Amino acid sequence: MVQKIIDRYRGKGFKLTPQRLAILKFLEGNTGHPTAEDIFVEIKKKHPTVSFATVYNTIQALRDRGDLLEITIDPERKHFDPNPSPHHHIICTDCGKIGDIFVDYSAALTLPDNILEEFTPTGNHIDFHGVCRDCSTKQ
Amino acid sequence: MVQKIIDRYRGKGFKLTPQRLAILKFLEGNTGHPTAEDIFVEIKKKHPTVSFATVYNTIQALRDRGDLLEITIDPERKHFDPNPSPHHHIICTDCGKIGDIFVDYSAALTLPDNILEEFTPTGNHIDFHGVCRDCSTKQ
DNA sequence: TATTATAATAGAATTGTTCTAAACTGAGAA
DNA sequence: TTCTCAGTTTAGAACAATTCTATTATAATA
Repeated sequence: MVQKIIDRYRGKGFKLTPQRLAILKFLEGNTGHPTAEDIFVEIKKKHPTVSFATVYNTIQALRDRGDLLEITIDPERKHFDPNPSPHHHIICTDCGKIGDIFVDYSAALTLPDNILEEFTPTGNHIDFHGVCRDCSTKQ
Repeated sequence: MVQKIIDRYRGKGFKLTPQRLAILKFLEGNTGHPTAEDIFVEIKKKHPTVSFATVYNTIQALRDRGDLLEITIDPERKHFDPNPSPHHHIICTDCGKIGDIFVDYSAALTLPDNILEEFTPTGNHIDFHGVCRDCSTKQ
């Protein structure tokens, strides 16, 4: 898996440093929707001197490449999703856990005429809200 | 309109101050999805000594009453919507303008089984992305 | 291996939001 | 009409997430 990441990122104006490799390893296949701090804490285990700036710089570089999406669902902080294929999310209103929903609802999401006069739609993202099993059994 | 606001808010543990009345007047029927700063700037015209804390306090009080919704669509700052009936939004990816969409798509938004095993859904909100007419003619 | 453009680092700065403590005031009671 | 006090306003400090800056370090290529 590490080799796959190396092959994918080496060259192309993307300097593959040990810190970046650690971030990429952490993100690869990660469906936990980590925040910048989650990434920072994880990378710090192996690279104790890493700085927040490195995490944010790398996040930015990956976003520019289209390999990382910023999720605007939690009003307190940004979450990131290494799966760049468009999908939706459900967030637990109790604990904030986020799940992925790989369904394309676009065909059903027709917009009213007054909106179509004012906007040319280019995409959509649905935030489902709900309560996760852990939280509903907890009480 | 001012009298309507006064009738609606007086009493009920909600102290109707001049600052609050100005905020309520600004929000009444406002479909511009203002930020806290937008509200602050507006109120300051008539109440030059108003503080940000007052704006945030009042926002919080209105949210607690269910009269104001926080919109999590702009990663940079919170926007607020005085229309508490559930609806969706479309945001211009260029200038950030936000439009309201009063369509209930819920019947079409069926969730996959693996999600329903993990979450009990309680609601949904769609962020449409697009380009507004001003921005598309501008270039 | 030397060169150079790019990245990492520590820490300061910035931005949006919340908190604090003291002074003030709207609304009901007297 | 005045009194009273819980709730509100205010200035400014505090806070948290993120971005910026200047310096040092290093990966990738020649």
